[in-house]
Amino acid sequence: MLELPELDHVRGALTNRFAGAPITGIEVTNSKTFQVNVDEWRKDIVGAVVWFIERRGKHLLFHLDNGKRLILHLTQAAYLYIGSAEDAPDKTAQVQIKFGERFVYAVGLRSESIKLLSVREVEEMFSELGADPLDKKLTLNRFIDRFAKKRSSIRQALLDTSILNAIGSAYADEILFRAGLLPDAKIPLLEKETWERLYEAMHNVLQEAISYGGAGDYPFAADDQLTGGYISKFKVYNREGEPCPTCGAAILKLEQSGRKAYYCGTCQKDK
DNA sequence: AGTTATACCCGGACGC
DNA sequence: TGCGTCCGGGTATAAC
Repeated sequence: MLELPELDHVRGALTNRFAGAPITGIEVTNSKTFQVNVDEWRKDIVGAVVWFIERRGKHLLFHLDNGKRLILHLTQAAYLYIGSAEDAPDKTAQVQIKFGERFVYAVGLRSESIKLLSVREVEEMFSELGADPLDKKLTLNRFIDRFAKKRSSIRQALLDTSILNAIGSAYADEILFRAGLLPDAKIPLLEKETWERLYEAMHNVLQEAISYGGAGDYPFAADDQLTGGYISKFKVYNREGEPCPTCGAAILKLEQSGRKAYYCGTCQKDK
């Protein structure tokens, strides 16, 4: 499971280790599937220095000093691992970025999830995508505006990547619980005060999760003790039948357009 | 025409 | 170990 906090967590680890370091090599397994010409890429990548690593939605962007951006889109069961040739993950890594003796392994990538773009192409790509939930430019009013024309349930909209990026099932459930809002609450019925609660809950939950190292399933390196620290902090996600930490009522599960939503039927209201 | 709902894709996980 | 099956985020397509 990778959502915003997990990606922010690994982004920080990557920046700490590799900011200012030159890339010495890159390998892409099964490059036909990924429709990537690795030999062409090497001209731009090998020898380039990584300034820093940025997260935008569920994408990680390696900023290179030659103006190129190496982009990994991490979804589903994907994860990154920092190790050596001997200390590699068990699973097939579709991408290996080499920094001397240390490699960044990307496991579980889907096709179309590796890109090497210019700055201009990056801006075009992200102009189509939703706002980053923790972007400082996403003020309360702009947050509300993004939902203005929607008539769906609030949970579906939270998962809509054209509205917000990088929130998945787990954090959608946790944010709605924190806000005291039911997953099937209808957007047109929500009032300003509810939006304020939701906006604040989104920031609090995501930032708290980042501070606990996220809820990722795999450590990003052999000495990583932090990753997954937030799994035990989930209050409703994946906890059907367990008591609500606030009121003690059993956590419920709802099927919503084929997606599972976990919530407390007592603490969460429809507006 | 714009939104919402459904179908399908495809790595990984799991069971046999 | 390998195959079939399920899962679920993302995306394309259908329905409204």
